[in-house]
Amino acid sequence: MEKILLIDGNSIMNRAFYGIMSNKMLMTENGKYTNALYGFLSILFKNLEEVNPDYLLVAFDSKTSANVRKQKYEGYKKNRHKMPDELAQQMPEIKEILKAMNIKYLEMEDYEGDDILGSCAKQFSNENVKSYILSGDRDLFQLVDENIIVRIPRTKMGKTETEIYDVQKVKEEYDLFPKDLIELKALMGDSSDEIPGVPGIGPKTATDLLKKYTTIEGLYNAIEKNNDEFIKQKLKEKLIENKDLAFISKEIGKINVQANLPFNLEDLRIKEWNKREVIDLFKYYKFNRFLERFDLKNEEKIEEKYNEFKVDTIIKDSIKEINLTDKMIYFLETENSEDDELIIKKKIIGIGIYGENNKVYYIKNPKIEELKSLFENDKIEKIGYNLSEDYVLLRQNGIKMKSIKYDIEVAGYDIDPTNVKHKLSEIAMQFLNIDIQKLMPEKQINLFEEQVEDKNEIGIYVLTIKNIYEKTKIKLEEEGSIKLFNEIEIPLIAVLGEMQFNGMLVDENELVNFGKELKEGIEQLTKEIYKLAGEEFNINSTQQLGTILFEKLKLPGAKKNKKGYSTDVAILEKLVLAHPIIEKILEYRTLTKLNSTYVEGLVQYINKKTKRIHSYFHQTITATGRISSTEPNLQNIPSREELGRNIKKAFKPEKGYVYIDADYSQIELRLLAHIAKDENMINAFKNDEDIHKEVASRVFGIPLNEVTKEQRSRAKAVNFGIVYGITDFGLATQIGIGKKEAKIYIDSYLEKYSGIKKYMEEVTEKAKETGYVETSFGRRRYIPELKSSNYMIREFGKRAAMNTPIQGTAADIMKIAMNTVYKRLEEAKLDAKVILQVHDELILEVKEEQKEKAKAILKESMENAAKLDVPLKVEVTDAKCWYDAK
DNA sequence: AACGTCACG
DNA sequence: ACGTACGTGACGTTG
Repeated sequence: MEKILLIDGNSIMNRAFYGIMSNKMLMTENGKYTNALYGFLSILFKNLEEVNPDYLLVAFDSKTSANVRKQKYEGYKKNRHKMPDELAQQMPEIKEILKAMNIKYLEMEDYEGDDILGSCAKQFSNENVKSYILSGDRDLFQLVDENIIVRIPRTKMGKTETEIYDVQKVKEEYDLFPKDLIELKALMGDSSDEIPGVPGIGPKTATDLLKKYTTIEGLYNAIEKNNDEFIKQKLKEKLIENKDLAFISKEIGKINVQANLPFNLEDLRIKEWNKREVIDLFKYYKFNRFLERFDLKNEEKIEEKYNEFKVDTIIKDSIKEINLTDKMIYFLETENSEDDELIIKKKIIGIGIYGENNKVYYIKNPKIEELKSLFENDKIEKIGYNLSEDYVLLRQNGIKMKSIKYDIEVAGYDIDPTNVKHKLSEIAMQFLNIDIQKLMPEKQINLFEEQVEDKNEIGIYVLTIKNIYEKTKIKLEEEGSIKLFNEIEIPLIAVLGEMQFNGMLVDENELVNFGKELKEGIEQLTKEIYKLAGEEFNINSTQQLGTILFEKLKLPGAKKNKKGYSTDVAILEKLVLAHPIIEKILEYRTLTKLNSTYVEGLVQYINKKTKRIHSYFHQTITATGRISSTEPNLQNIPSREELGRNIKKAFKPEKGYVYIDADYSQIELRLLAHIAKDENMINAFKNDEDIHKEVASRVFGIPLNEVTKEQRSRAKAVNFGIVYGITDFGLATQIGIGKKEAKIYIDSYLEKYSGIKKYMEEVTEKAKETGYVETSFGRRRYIPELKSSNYMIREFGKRAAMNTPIQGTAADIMKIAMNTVYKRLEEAKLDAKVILQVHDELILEVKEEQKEKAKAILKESMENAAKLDVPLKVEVTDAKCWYDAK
C-alpha cells in the first residue's frame, strides 16, 4: 500500500519555533531568525525517514481560512495571539525551501490546514493510500481510522520524538473512538481555538455522556424524551440551556473533509530536489548539518569542480591553423557507418584538440590529408582514450598513427586491472569524481526538431581526457607501474591495432561446406535422439534434456544446479554406458557448437572487401594482463579435438604468403620454476627434460624410463593444477580419481618441489598483507577476496594470488615479444604482418620468400623477451593454413 | 540479464 | 560442513 505524509504546516512551524527557541535562538549573520525553519526541516526529515512515504503535501492556513468558522461563531480563534514576528518572517521562507525541494504545499482560502489534510486523507483513502498526518494539534485525532494515522512530534530532553496515534491509541487515551472526539469537543469545547462547548462540562462528564448516548444528537433526543434518568438535574439544565452552543461547537470543531482539492494524488509524488537551489538555501541559512547529512557538501565541491571544467571550444576550419609542437591531447568524433567494407564501422566526423588553459580546438569533418600529416608526425606525441580503436579508424583511412604516448583507458587498467570501467564517462567518474553528462550543454532543438550539434561536447571530452591523463600519470608513478605502462603497454597499442586491421583471411566456402556436413550430422542425430527419447524435444534446452534423461529415462547420477538437472560433459560421460542416447547427445553438442559458434558465428564476421576476419583485441579486460578477443573471439578456435580443428583449415594466408606460427613451450611452468626459484624444476627445464614425465617420476617415485603414459598424463594434470592453485577436489575431478588419492599426489609434489610449496605460502601471505600481487614486470592485481568473511571467497583469493603472477608474467612476456617482433619486422622492411596472438602463440602472415627471416625474428624475439633462470623455449613452424601449423 | 554449456590458453 | 582448480567469450534457453 502506498503512503502519503500530510503535514500541518502552521502547526509544525509553531512547534519548531517554540521547541527550538527554548534551546537557542538560531540566527543568520544578518539577524534573520531561522529556528522554525531548522526545526521544521528536522521534523520533516525524521518523519520522511520513519514513514518513507510515496507522496507528500504540506498544508498551511491562509489569512482568511478561519473566516468560515468565524461566521458561524464569532468567538472562534478571536483572542488568539498574533503570530510573533520572528515566526511570521519564516513562513514565506519555509515555502521557498519547500519549493526548492520540490515539495508541494497548499493553502486555500476557505479551508484551514486541518481541512486540507482531512480532505486529502479521506479522499486518498479511496485510492488505497495510507495517510500519515503530521501535526502538533490533537484535534486531528477525529480523522483517525484504519487508513489514517496521526503523528505528533514532541521535544523531550532536546530530542524530538514522535507519538503515533492509531485507532487503538486514541481509544486508550480518550476512552472513545476517534470519530466520537467531534462530539467530545462539542460538549467540552476547546480553549485554544475558543470553541465554547457547554460551559461547566469537562472531559470526564462529556466522556461519560457520550459513552451512554454516542452523539450529542442522541444525548439531546434522550433529554427531550425524558430518557435521562442518569443525568443529574443540574447538568441537564446546563445542557438544555447551551444546546445551541453545543451544536455550533460541533459544527466548527469538525474538520471538513469535503474540500475540492486542486490537484490529484500523482501531483504529490515525491520528487528529486533542485539540488543547486537547496544547497544555496541551506548555505544561506547556515544549515551545515543538513548539508553534511545529505552529502551536499560533496555535491558543492563537485559543483565547484564543474565550474573549473568550463571549456572554451574554438572552431577551426583546418588543422593547419593549430600550432602543435610536441604533444597532442585529442578526441576523435565518430558516427556509425553502414559501409560494410569498413573494418570498424565508424566514420571520423570531427576532432577536438587540446590547446592551453582549457581551450579546445574543434574541427568538423577534418580533411584526411591534414589528419595524416598530424597523426603520422612522430614528433607529436598522441594522448587520448582507446587509441587502439583510433589506430584502426585512422588506418582504414590510410593513416598510420605514430608516436602513441598515453592512453587513459590503458592507464586506468594498469592502475587496477579489475576495474570494470571502460567508458570515458565511467573513467571520469572514477578518477575525477565528475559526471560528464552533467557538464554537457543542453541539447538545443531547432524548428525542425533536429538536435543541433554542439561543439562543446567534444571540448568536454578533450578536457576530461586531459584531466584524467594528469591524474592517472601520478598514480602510475606512485604505484611503480609506469615502466610497465610506458615500455610494454603503450607500444602494444599499435601492434593490437595492426592485428585488428590486418585480420585473418578466411575461406568462406571451406567454412560453409564444413557447415553443411555438420548440419547433415545434426539432422541425423536429432532424429536418433528423438527416437531414443521416445518423443521430440528441444535438445538445446538443458531443462528439457534433464527431464528426459533423469525423469523419463530414469538415468542415475542426477545432479542439480540452479535451474534443474546438470547435463554437462562430466555428467554425460559417466552415463555413456547407461543409455545409447548419451553418446548421441554428446555428438550433437559437439556438432551444434561447431556449427553455431564456428561456422555461422564466424562467417558473419568475414569482411566483404578484405575477406578477412578483423577481431577486436582488448587490452583492458582481463584481471591478469592477458589480452582478450571479441567479435569474433579468435582465441578459442577449436584445436584440441580433430573434428573441431577442421575449422582451422579455413584460415589460410593470401596467395604467395605463409603463416609463421610460434608458441611458447610450457611458459607458465617455466615461470613457476623461475618465480618460485625451485631448484628441481629449474634444472629440469635447463636440461630440456620432458617436464610432465620428470614430475611423474618424482611424484610417483619411479625411474624416468619407467613412467607410463597414464602416469605422465596425471603428472601433467598436477602441473596444470599447481599453476591454478590446486585443490584435491579439482585435481580429483580433472583426472577422475578420489579426493584422497589426489591429496597424496599434491602432498608428494609439494614435498619434491619444496620451492614451489614455499612460493605458494609466501605469495598468499604477502598478498594478505599488501592487498595485491604483482607480476615480474610490476603489473599489480588487487585481491580484496582475501579479506572476505566468506571461506569460499577467501580460498578463491588465495588461488588467484598464486596464479596471477604466473599467468600475468607470461602475458607480460608475450606482450614484450609482440612489441619486439613488430618493431623488428618493420626495421627489416619485411612483407610480414602480425595477425593473431593466442596467449602463448603468435602468428605472422609472411611473404613466402621471406619466411626464413621472419621465422628467425619471431623465434628470437619471443625467446629473448625476458631473461630468466630457465630458458624460454619457442617452437615455430610455417604452414599454408592454420590447421597445418602444429 | 542470468544461466548453463563449451570452445580456447 | 561446506564447495572448490586460473584466465577468457559466444551461443542458446529461459524468465
